Amino acid sequence: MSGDDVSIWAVPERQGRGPRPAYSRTQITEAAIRIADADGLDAASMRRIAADLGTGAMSLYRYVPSRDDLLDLMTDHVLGEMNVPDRPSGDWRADLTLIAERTRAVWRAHPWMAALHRPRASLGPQRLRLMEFAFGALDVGVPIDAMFALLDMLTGYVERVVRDEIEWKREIAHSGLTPERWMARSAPYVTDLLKTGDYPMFERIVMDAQLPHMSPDDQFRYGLDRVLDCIASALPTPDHPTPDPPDALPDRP
Amino acid sequence: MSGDDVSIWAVPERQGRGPRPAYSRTQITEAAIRIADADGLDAASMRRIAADLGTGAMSLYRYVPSRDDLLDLMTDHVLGEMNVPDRPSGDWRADLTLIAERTRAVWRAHPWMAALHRPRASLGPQRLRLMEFAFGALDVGVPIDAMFALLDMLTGYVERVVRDEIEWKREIAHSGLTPERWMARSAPYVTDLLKTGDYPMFERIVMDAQLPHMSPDDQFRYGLDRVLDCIASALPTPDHPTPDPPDALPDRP
DNA sequence: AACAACTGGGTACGACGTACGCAACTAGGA
DNA sequence: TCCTAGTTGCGTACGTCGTACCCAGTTGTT
Repeated sequence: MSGDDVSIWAVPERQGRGPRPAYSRTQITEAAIRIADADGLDAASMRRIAADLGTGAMSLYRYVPSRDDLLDLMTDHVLGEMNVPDRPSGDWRADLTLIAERTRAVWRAHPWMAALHRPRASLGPQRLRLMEFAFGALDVGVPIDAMFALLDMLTGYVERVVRDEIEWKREIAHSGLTPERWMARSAPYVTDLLKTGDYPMFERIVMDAQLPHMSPDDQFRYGLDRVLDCIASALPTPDHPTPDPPDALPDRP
Repeated sequence: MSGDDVSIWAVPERQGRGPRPAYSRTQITEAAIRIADADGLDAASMRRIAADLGTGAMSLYRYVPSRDDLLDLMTDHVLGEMNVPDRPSGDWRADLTLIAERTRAVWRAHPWMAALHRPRASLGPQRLRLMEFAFGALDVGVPIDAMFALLDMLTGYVERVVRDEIEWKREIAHSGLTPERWMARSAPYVTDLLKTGDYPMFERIVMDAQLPHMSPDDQFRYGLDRVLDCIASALPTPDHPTPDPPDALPDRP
């Protein structure tokens, strides 16, 4: 954010005096995304983006207050690729599955999303659209406060798992080894750990767990289904209403 | 990771030839944490850490292969502050609550943890200890593969919520405003959004939700209890076993 | 025609991580 | 005991980054 303004979304793109601008926020955003996709987030520097557009670094600051704001623009732009429907379908489970899988797809297509420490959920248009869909999907008798918890749980799960998936892939790529060679490389350390006998659960994970041997798709789906089962159990039934939060002071700015 | 080695944990601190080392990994790690706590992660640069120890930047590289490895060391060191018990208590709900709340406490004490999207959960000693405790706590008849999903759900929830909490605090601090003034500053944008009428769920959040008006502690606890309720519903009962994942190829390196 | 508001973009500053090199030091093998 | 190989602390240097500041040129409004 630019300091004196709340967020990039409150700063209009242009007024209408001087020369016609040669570029646009969208154009710059798309260039930045292209670079980040290809060479990583760090590669999307102001100089590099400008160079790709055929201009100088400082020109970009006529369009965007800072690089951080540009990252906000990139994030929201990419959320648009989720192509979330206008309204929930009425089947909450299908809708949440859609959110989870499209989030994963978008993060996999733009791995830098995982590296982007996403601070304040900046309220860009696409983020808002997504929020509407998500909360709307859960609008089946759940109190609004419980929706927060359930959606934080769902997106927390998704983001964590996908982040791990992506970072592992990055690790492999960075090492230049095949996954098998990489595994072999780290095997001595793991067996040393196991030999100490101090880590019985870790041992069971290494020996018994089937999940790590499944395809990433199947891993994701299996876990997601467990999460959705959990959410199902939290939906209100006549005899089991979801508990309301304790009353809060009704102060509103 | 230093490139030719798997991770910092596989690289021993020293061999025993030349002059006696003047510092140690722990010493450097603690200095870095001190700086990051006080002035943020970016402030913990190699130069600054070295200066605080009274030496030159390049000296640090005799102890740590790269700054990224130092970040791994910092993370694991700080996890030690969670003071996780040696073994689960037998009350899974109490144990998971403990993990959630101590994680939150540690992240709040070291806000840079939230900005650290650590690639690959690097298997440091404290991380391993925590894993043992967490998986051990859930070892009440749940298949090991389901534990992954449930724990990813829990830690995903915790990390997401605490990250938001911390980043909002940072935002406020960075703006130099009181939370009230900050709210007032962003009010026009929000009311503009509401006036469009395109965001009915967002409107309900702004108008009806009580959670945002509760103390951060209460917000966290309310959501955490919802998550734990969910986990409770996933625990096996005689008539409702947790589904195993589909079989995977039994290949093991 | 004059002016104010804007434009693209060059230069410069103070950071950053870290490759490289070197003198000083210390341990194991002779 | 002395050599020498390995390691120490650390200064210098390189290429990168975000962006503050400046200025000449362009344009809508008066």
